[in-house]
Amino acid sequence: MSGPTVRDVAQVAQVSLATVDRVLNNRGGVSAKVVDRVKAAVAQTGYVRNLAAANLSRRRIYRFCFVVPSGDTGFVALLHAALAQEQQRLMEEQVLVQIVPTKAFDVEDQVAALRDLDCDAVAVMANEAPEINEQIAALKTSGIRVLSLVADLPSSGRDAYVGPDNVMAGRTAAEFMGRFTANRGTILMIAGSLAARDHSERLLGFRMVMQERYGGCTLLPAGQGADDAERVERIVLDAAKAQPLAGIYAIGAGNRGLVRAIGTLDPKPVTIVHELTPTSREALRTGTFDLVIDQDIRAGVIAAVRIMRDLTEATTPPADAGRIKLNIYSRENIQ
Amino acid sequence: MSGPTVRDVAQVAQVSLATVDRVLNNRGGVSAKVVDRVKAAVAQTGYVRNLAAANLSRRRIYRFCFVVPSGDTGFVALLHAALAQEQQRLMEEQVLVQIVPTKAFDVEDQVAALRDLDCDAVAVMANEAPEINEQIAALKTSGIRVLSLVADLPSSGRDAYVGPDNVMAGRTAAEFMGRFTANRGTILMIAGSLAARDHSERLLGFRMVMQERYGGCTLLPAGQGADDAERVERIVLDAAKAQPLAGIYAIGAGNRGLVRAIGTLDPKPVTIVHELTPTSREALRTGTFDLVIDQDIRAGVIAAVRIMRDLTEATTPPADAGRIKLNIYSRENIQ
DNA sequence: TTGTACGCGTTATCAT
DNA sequence: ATGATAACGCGTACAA
Repeated sequence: MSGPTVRDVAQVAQVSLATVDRVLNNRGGVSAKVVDRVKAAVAQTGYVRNLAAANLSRRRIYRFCFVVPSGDTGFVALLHAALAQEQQRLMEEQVLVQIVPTKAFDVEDQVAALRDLDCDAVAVMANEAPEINEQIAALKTSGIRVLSLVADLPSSGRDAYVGPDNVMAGRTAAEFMGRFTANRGTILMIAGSLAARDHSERLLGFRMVMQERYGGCTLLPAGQGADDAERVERIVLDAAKAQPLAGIYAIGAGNRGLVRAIGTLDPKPVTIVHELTPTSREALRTGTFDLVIDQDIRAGVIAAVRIMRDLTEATTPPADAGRIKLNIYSRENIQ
Repeated sequence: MSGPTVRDVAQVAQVSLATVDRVLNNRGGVSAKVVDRVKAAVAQTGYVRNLAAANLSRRRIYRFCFVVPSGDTGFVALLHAALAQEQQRLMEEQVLVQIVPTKAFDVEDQVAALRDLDCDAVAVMANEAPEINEQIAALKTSGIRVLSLVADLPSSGRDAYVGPDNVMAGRTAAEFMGRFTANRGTILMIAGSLAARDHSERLLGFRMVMQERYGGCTLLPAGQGADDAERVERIVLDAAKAQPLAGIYAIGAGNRGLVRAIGTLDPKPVTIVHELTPTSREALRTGTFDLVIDQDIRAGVIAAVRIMRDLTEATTPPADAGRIKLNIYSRENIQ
């Protein structure tokens, strides 16, 4: 009833369990002739290794860290929630995840967090800075696998990146901005910080498509809101004073300030933002925001853990395993 | 190094392993006093059950069936591909899935497929018909758990539904249709069959939002394309002869015919379709289609298996476990 | 009501 | 180079 086991393979190949194990996990020390015999037996019996038994036997515990900005609102709050939600399931699968909160935008703090890390692999969401890159290189030297989360750190030598294609995110925002504004009027773009790779990439993609296909719109220079509600609000109000705004593309956080500012504008600009948080969800519902481009951070966490497991097992993860889909939400498909 | 085990709990609680097991899986037959002692011990030691060991020990093999329409194009092809792709991973987790192909729209064939089923649970994608409902009831009587896939069968008494909210899907399509057409012009809607619940629900949702907010558009009576490319093409061409089309909402399959028809139209109508297939993907890229509303069928398959496992284990699955997200694709975020 | 002992399929440690 | 055998943590007959 149950599938074939190593015992069946051993019997067919006329060898012992230990030899089958050596071939299966290619540990070497087996004559070529026997290797072939075992492989043939595997094929013949249709053996597939039982992961549960394997994990049980070697009783390995995976220790993973998530080094992510602290914060109790917006996207990072969702990230922390997703992490918490996965904890239970992960514990049962013998993976221990430790969350190391850092100060957002504080490179020094982030480097410090990365310094004394004791684990098999780490997922890090951080700024793009030379110090960070150095520290990641040091981690890798000490045998810890590293992946970048949400914002890539391509020149750090990280083993993988888990997150969306942020250029694509920006391009998508532009496509809808062009259509919703009927290719007319002035557009305000607000990033958090252009030093954050995800933000600069989104801006890049947005500009590309607006130039390619929606030349009827005028782009203002990009504002930098530092992911801060007050600053975002100020930027919008200042820009709206100079000319009417047909559209706003908010690249980073600080959406509560955006909502406040838009409440004072007439006519209301077409507004496209990122990340489906309680704030943006409510703003969609009331019509303050027109579109939300979301990265499913829960899927991201799951993918990250899976990749970290693969990396520590030295099995190369699937090429697109880290690509998180971009979900587009309008007022009608919020869930 | 490894976490606490049942032995630790047993030792702390001063009972045997069997008693701990009885409490953990509440099988009854344990005095209240001892139950408390064990629970306290669990809390004290921080015990979490090792899933691998549990699955290994009880060596249960789950046998699930997918009764789905056959087909080598469009959405059902994606479904079959998703199923095939999951097979490997599922085998390792001790679940055997058997795919039972049926003739699309052929109720008699679908009933026959459901008749002689030997498994723990079945996921069925079928038409809404009394015979189907009866057969599902019979399955349930014989102890097989049943869930409806993609299109719900609410009056069948199925244990669960895995699929998107199709009313929401239709509403979403309308929201974008209204915006993309700037709330002007004539809209053609094409369903496959109004007897298919998913199609009628989408139509309902679409009509609701168009009436609520986009009254500037005129809706033609819904055509029925039977998910057939030729018929879909004919419907579009006939409608376009009578008046220029500002928009087309294609609810079901047959998108290759839609592409052909649109190629002859000038100006090109705003076109919104369902399911990201090779055809619709290409049409998005070339600008023939403007929006694709997709249900992630791979996520659906994964969710279905998980729910079937829960159902056969008699552990009630999470309330929203079967809700598949609707993903919106424009030419810029195809992946 | 409670406890004992064995088996699940794989890995790892010995010994040969 | 190969084999025998004892864990790993949990579930479950069976015994008491």
